[in-house]
Amino acid sequence: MNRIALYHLETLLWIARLGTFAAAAERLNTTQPTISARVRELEGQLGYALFRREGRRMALTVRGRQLVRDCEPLWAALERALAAGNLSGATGVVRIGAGEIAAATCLPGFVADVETALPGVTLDISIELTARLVQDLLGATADLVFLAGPVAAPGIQTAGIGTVSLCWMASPATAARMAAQGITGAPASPAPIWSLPRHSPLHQVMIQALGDATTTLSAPDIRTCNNVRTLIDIVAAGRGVALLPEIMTREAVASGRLTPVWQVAGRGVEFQAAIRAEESDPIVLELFRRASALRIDAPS
Amino acid sequence: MNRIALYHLETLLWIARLGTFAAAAERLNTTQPTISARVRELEGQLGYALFRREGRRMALTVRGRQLVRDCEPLWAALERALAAGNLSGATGVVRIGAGEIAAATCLPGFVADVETALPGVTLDISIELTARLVQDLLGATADLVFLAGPVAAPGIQTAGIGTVSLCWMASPATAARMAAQGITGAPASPAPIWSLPRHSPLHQVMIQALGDATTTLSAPDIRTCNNVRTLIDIVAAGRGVALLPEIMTREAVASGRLTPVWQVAGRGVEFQAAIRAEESDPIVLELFRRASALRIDAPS
DNA sequence: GTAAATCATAGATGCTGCCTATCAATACTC
DNA sequence: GAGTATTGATAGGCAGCATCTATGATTTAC
Repeated sequence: MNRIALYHLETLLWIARLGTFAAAAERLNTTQPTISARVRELEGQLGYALFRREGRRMALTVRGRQLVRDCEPLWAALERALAAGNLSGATGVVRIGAGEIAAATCLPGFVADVETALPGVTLDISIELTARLVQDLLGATADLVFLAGPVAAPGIQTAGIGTVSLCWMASPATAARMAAQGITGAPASPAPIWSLPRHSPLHQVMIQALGDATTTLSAPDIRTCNNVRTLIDIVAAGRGVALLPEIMTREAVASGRLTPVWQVAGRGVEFQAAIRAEESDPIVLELFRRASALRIDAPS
Repeated sequence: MNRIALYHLETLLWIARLGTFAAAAERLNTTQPTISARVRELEGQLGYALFRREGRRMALTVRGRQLVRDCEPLWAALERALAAGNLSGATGVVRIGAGEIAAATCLPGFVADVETALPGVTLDISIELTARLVQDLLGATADLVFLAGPVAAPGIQTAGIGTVSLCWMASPATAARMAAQGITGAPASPAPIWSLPRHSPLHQVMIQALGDATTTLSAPDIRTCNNVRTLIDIVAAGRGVALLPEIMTREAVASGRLTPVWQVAGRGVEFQAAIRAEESDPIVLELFRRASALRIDAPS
């Protein structure tokens, strides 16, 4: 049954429209015996008769008419789908990967840019941890990723798109308690530190910042969660402090759920767009070019 | 491009689902080189690349992924459409023809019967004059027709389904005027007669009825209209009298728009269902069987 | 009755799709 | 790091199929 070709259906539709095999043959630039043969093949594949002799012409059977009716819209849609790839304009499904912070900072602007400039391009967005993003990119599960921290894996081509500033955050209650205990430089017990998982670049930055300021403190109490939004909720609930991207906490700070407890000295975390080094698809390259032009620190 | 067969698309979809050519080959009960060849053919027909080497596997290109996404639902719909004809149940599009009176008397019950008993059957209904119905039936433009009057054309198989009683009708004002003039047997001027066109069986019956009762009258004034509903409206507006099927005027009589002026002597007009004599399609035959069982005079 | 129109059939031909048997490249494993 | 498994590509051979031209059979029209 799957040996039916598109021209079999096209033939059926044209016979139905024009009424005779000969007319369909002319329309399809072929001969009448070819049309007969195609109908015979189609009927053989389907296992039932499509036409019935009616005088000197052929009339559609009940099932044949049903098939014509069913196939008419499907045929048109299929023709369009198959022809879509030949359009000169950029068309396709591009899989975008992004870390959670990158998703919050880069994606809104990027998606808006792509939708206006390249309306034929459909984005499949997947939010993952940085380590997984690199894996997806190399494994061809993603075409373009936004990730945190300088990544220097072989076979990856990157472009910096700016930095996000980080800030130690806590709930107002926790901050007051820490101030009462005289902790002004860096957090310590009894306020535990919450962070992204240990393999995350943000975690490394946090350890770095911690080392700069707390050489004299004992090993800090670090707990992890792989989701920044959840991290914010935890800290806002007074369960500890966390080094959070400023851009994702603005709302919570404005509403009084969070308050900054200590400004970090460093320049924050660098974000970058990345594609495979050997990427050749013009659409992905164009999207990478546009992604590289993003500046996530500019609008602040 | 139309040389693409369904198995090409099926192959593409299974590769996309299973990830490798080899897995798709096993799923499709064929060999891996065959899958490679099919992909090559498909890409050749489409004119653009669907896959790109990625390590030792193949990854979909942006366009390829787009095609997979577009084809997935179309493929399923097409498979369903093609398989529909092989279902054991009756499925198909049957073209029904009917005269206007038959449409009013037979079709409601017939359609209800078919929709409950044969839900897979779709009816295409066309209302035409009797002469045209016979022509449609013989020309294979209709599969089953309901028509008035005993039709004895060669190549047609009929079954009587009852008679409709006829009645001379007029508006109450016209009826009163006729009564005042002492016309009790049959209508005459100044109330003109309205009728269906001259080739219609109902017109013949009307002439017959007229002849029975008005041998002494001069040639009556006969006007025609090819639409019974319009005929009713004309008569109700006081423009004349007409020999109308009782079943179609019940409502107008009940509402006082029409009133019977003289009961006709004959048994009315016989209606019948008809198919081509050499009809072989089991669905049409089944529908004819069901149509023959109708009794349009029974429910009265 | 003749002519035109419609579809079917037959034979020839070129192409296409499939299979078996290999090769090449890559990833995994000990 | 060597061996092995996996993945897809290639080559050769073969069968089948779609197409064409030429012709036949049947029906409709004039």
